[in-house]
Amino acid sequence: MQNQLFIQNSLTRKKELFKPISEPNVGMYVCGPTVYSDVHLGNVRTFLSFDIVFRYLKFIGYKVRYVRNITDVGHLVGDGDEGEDKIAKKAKLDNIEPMEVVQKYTNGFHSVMRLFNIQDPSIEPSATGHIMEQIEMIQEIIKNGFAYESNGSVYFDVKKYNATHDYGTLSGRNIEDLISNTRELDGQSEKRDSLDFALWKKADPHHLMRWNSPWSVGFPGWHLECSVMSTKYLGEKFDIHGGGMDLKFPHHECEIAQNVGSNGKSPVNYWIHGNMLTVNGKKMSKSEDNGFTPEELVTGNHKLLEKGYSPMTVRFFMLQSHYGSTLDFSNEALQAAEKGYKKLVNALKTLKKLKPSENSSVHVTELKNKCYAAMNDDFNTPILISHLFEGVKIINSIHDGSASINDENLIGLNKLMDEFTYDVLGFTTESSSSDGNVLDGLMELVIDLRKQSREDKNWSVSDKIRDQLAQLNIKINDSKEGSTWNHEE
RNA sequence: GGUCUCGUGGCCGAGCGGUUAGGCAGUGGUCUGCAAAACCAUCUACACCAGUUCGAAUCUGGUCGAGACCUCCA
Repeated sequence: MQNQLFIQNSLTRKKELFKPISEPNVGMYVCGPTVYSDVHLGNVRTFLSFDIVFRYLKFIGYKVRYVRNITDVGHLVGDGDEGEDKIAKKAKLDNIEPMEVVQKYTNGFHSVMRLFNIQDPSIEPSATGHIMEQIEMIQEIIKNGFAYESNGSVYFDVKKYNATHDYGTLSGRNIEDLISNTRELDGQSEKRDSLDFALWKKADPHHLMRWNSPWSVGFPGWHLECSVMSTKYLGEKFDIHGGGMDLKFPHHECEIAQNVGSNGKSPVNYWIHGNMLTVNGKKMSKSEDNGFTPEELVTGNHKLLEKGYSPMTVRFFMLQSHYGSTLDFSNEALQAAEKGYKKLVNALKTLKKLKPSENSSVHVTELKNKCYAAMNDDFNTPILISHLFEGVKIINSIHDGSASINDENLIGLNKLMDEFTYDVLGFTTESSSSDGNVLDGLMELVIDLRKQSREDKNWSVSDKIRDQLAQLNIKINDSKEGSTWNHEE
């Protein structure tokens, strides 16, 4: 299979043919969560987007090292530099150890990832585990003249950097605009210029998370960890860097500056940015109070939710849009996705029961090529899904007897549908219980009894069986060949 | 204010110069003891105004509207 994968590169704003630095290996870094609170659905969308990238790269034969960090220190809270560490602040509020906060929300993050069947990265490094490396990178940057110490803190000298390099290429900004638009928040700052950003911050006496450094007892700046950990695990130059759109500036811009400032190399060939999940057109975020946790989503226990939705329904809902577009949340859209997903899943079950015939009115190769083409075009999952629904139509038509399929095409169709549904899109069958055999036997008996009552035209009994099973989320489907059932979660 | 993005049918969302996107909902059939499911058929579109072109949802200019970033955020 010759795959020409094209990726929308934020750096060039063009769709480019993907060529890894060292075939067949691919290095990919994605900015992970800051573990100071529960992740909400908007966060999930980004990690899901890159789950698809990870899965598809592997699917077409690449060997991927996927690094996704855990930010457990360093994000400042409040205005400018006078804020405090987000995790330390949370620790004070909850009256627990900072690392306890980190552990709690890291665990929570992992269980959410599992809930949505988002695969683990190859390496999940944490910022606090790389303090030494961060100090070393700061020293390099200082040595190269792009950073200065001020009162125990170290700042990146953006103006000086910009004199020999372009600052702002990724986000399409120029330094003059940035200077003229700086807000009046910095006050009595230690920084030489408002654009400068911290590489190391001296800790005030109350600050809980602190480490020794050549400059002060303090903590690393909030953009540094990604530069350090991507370099450590993927090298000074690697293939893909991903993250949410909202990280493009300043976070990713600073990352590039730090890498260039320390080793002279722009680190990433392909920058990929996922777009935001919106609610009534506005970005989902904690401050807007329009976010909800996955638990609330599943139970429906939130003012924005009319009912609960299963994780796979949500996955389907998100993958029906392209990662680069905003996606607007609504109950209506979720409910439509729920039905659509069910239709797909049911067809996959039907597929397993299809019998081949001599002639084939369907040809799988063309459909298969279209599926690959969709994913090769910047991971276009909505197009892929539309093609899978073409497959659904084929499956149901064969089942209905209005189409036929031969052995070869049936094998091909099975492979195609399974691979793209489960491997590429990462859907998973939600209710696979260990006592499935008992249930199967039981249902066979029930359906047989119902069949007899139907033959006797004893409709009250047959309808009672059907209705009561429905209450247990077991749905009976009658057809010419007899009745089938499935259990819906 | 600066930079950028977007405005598609009842809803969600692809497409980005000429072909039915797709899902959900609606309508009419087929099937069924009834229903559900499924199948077949079918109705609603490209914010507005001008321009380029044989041809524009798709390109250009303008108008209006929405959003993101510029401060932590996926």
